[in-house]
Amino acid sequence: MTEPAGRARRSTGQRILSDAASLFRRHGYEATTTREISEALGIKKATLYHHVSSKEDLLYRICLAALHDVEVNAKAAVEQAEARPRERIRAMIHGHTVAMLAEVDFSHTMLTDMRSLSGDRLNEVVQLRDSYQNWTESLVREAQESGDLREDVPAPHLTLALFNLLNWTMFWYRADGDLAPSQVSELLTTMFLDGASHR
Amino acid sequence: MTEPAGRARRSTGQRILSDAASLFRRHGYEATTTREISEALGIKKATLYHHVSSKEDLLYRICLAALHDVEVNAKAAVEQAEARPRERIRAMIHGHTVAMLAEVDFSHTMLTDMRSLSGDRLNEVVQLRDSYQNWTESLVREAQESGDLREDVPAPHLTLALFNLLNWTMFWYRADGDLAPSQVSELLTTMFLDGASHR
DNA sequence: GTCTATAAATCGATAGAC
DNA sequence: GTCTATCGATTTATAGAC
Repeated sequence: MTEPAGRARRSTGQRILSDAASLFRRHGYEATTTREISEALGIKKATLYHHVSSKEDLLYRICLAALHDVEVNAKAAVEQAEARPRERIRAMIHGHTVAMLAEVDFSHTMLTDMRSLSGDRLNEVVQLRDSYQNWTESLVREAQESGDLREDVPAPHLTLALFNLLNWTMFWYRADGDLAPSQVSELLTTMFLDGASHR
Repeated sequence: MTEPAGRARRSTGQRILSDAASLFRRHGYEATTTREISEALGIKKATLYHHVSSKEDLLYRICLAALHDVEVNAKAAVEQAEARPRERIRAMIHGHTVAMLAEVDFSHTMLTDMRSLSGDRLNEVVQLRDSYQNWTESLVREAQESGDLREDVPAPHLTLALFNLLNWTMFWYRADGDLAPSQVSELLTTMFLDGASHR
């Protein structure tokens, strides 16, 4: 361990992704230049190309990291949850939300700038996203079959509504706002399961 | 009337906005060039500048049109609805959703590329959006006071959840998909009011 | 791993004729 | 309203020294 006192220092590779994701979130992938990224890192533009092969490769890695983080966290939360399907849904929403909000720059970039990828990189990221959504849909279907969720709305539609609730949160969440991540998770869970009606 | 047989031909100004919005939706504002826009219109790049003062001006007008359409439609629907607050919420969701999906290119561009505006243009668009969201929040609060909506979640939070449901729909809606706009509206209304739990 | 220097292409926007 | 021609700035990316 050669890192300075106490906590591990993030590798250069990690810092490049974080700084780029921060810029991408603020100005968008297309509007951000490689010069801005390297300036934020305190290196010259040419040096950046020693670490990544292209600007698009940078976006690609950010998308992979964002999807990986959320998926791993959501699945771990579900594994640890009680067996009842309703509780597994709660755990999924909590794990997803907390992971997503812990890396807002990554998730925001993935959700809004994924379309700037092309070819194989785009295909891979889209497939990862779809497979995670399919896993979520199976969770929803399982909860319908157990009687925890309503069956008059098809599982794919319930799942679309769930991702509506989860994904748009990126656009208004503020780390310094009045809602902590677990409060956001609680809000989304309440709304997905019970809705806004008085009862 | 000098338009060709039957229906009115859209003005050049309208066609420029539609074609640009279509490209912006597909590739993003920043990634779309003025050359691509003029080619889609069948005119030369320089001619485009006879109709709009800049590329950003084009985005600005698209955002204004998108916000105007949805707001006018939602408010008209609420005016015509029954007096009961719960029915006014239903009407808002329906009017909003149908207008939004009728002009997907405009709404999608407004929601994702608004951040590329700057200065006064950005301020004006943000203010229009905020004032519409405030109007919606007052609708929610009214429904809480009448006992139609739950009061254990603050009105601003219920409103955030509502816009989560409304806004992310842009990203998966397909005009040729299995859900017609009014079915989407029905899904979102059910989810907002009643949630996914079995009862 | 970091630098200076530069290539090669493309961008938004304008000038000015018709 | 539409065109041809072009300007000036900026972009991603590479070459090659240290």
